[in-house]
Amino acid sequence: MGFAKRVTIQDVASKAGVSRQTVSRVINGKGEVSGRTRERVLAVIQELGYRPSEIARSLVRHKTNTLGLITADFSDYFFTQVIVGAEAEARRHGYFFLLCSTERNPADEPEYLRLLSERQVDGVLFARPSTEPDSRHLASLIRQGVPCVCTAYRLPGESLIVVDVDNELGGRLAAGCLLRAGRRRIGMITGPPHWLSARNRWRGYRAALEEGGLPYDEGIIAFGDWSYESGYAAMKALLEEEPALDGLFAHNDCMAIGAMRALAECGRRVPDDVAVVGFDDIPVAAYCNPPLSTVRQPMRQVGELAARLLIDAVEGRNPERKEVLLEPELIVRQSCSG
Amino acid sequence: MGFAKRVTIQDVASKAGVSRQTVSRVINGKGEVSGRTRERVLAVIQELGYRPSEIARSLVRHKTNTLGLITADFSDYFFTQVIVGAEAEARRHGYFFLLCSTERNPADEPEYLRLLSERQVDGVLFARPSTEPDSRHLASLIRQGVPCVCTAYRLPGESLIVVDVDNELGGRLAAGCLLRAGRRRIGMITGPPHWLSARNRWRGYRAALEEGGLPYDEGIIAFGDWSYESGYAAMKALLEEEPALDGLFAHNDCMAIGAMRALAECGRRVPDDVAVVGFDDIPVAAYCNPPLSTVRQPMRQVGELAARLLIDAVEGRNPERKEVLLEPELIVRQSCSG
DNA sequence: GTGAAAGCGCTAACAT
DNA sequence: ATGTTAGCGCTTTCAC
Repeated sequence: MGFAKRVTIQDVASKAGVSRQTVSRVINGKGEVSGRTRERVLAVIQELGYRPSEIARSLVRHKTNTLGLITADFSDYFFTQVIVGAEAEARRHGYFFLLCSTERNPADEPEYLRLLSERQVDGVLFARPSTEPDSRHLASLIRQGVPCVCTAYRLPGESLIVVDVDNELGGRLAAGCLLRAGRRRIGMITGPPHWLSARNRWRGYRAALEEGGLPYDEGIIAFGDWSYESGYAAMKALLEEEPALDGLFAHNDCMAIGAMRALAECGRRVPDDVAVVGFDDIPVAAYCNPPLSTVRQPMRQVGELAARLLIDAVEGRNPERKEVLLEPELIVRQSCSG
Repeated sequence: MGFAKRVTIQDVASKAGVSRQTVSRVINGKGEVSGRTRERVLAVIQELGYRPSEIARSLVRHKTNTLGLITADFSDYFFTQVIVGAEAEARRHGYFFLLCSTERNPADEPEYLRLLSERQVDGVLFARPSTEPDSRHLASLIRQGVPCVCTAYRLPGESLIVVDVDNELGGRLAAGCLLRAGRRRIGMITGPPHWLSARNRWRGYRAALEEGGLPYDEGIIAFGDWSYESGYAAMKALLEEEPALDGLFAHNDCMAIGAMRALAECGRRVPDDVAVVGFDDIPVAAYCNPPLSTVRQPMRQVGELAARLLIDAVEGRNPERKEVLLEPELIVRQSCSG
């Protein structure tokens, strides 16, 4: 970018009649510089429009102020918002993210990590699901001493910094809402069970049901893959299995909306016949027909906190906690007013 | 990242008993190297796990293989998909994107551009709306010789590479669908008129109406800001203004969905009383109640093409065209089956 | 075919 | 308070 006739620190030094170091000191505010020299140098910098080269700095400082951002699915509201929060936080601390989108192909990840290593990123933020069957490359990264932070993930045995939402509590909140609405046959559409978040929401649901005196029945649990389509299909299957269903907890809003579509097609009214609660509070949730009750996750906060913990680790400040769980919140709308 | 005990080209050279240059030649495939030396060097590289430092390379080559990505709103499906496409294409060519999210605050952009300049990015992709009142910094960037590509944008007078969708055609498609469904009072909810895309969709709508023999009536046009909320409010206003409305074109799916919510609340059936067509084909469109007819934009392709043109410019290949328009496609669903 | 010298733009360590 | 020396890790002349 403007490399051709780029102004260097030497140009500034010459024009100001000082050495490069003095200019460097002025720029970095380190070491003593007399008021007058500083003024003069600053004036020349201004005049020449000098901007220090981050590349040269990175080389000599062994620090790039750049972080890797591994993402998988930009259509997932949760991770998208995490990214927004993380980017904002990183920027406040003078860091940039290098974007790496594995886009549903986890096999790309090791190669990305290699490229990030060549670029000497200071740390890596994983804003993607935890489905990685082969996480050796991540473990190896951590052992190399590269700071890593994950969201919605756990790595058994490794000391990985994790920021996540309390999904078990979220499951409880959802099921509780349906119970308070007087529902007695509460089905569930789960996310894929190899997702930790799905397993934890499931646990919360089960606990709430049992505390509410309802039997836990795996016959009214169906599996989805987070998509609208899968929620639609799962709902159709559930209705066939158990026509008396009067409540539904879907592990995300997309599946809940797909399920409501299926309910509409089968002539079931929401919430009169079947009350529905989702998870995420995506923007469209408030504008569904009927508006969707759901469990809101503080996604931006997850991103901000993840970035801060990562930067802390990069800068050598040991985080007080290795694992942080943020609290979700129940949002009551028409689809289940319990 | 592993800076501490990083293996350098010198380490490889020493261990292989050659000079650094020879190693460099092997890595870059430039210059003649004897078969045996090459083998030996390669073996040592493998053994030591050597990876060249991109930082050092960038410094000496005056090229970072890094691009800036200016984004504004991650909740906007259009731009999100553009980013996904652009990232995939960049990666194929060995480039990374540095993420810059101005997040609805365009005032941050000049500062971002300054930081990107310090990091000597090879070019900048603007994946954000065109609402910038002060585009001097962009113009100055272009004059500095930094390759720039925009999506959904025009910069009057500047020779900026632009990739976009044919929005006028999109407006025609939407209005045409409503006309074929036999609608005679077709209202519109537009995006903000300072968006070029909104103005062009508007033109397409107007042209289609006039060709269809319908009067063009600004009394049945309302303004939104792309959000669900604004579509909802605009629809309520339109119904008050013109209860006989029997068709609606909303400039994006979010506003269309907001409008359908308003219609439901006012006891209007979709499509029987009012047929609705949106724009974008966001994933939820197929799962609305009723499923939403809409105009699909090839967003990923926009991103891929934008990245390719940017990289072409960075590498000195002059693009054949400065402006590319991709074609949108009508998707017919229940909300308007014309 | 290979090596030596020079330098990218900057900062750190030691001078003065 | 300021300058000098020595690199960071790599590629690019230009020798041989």
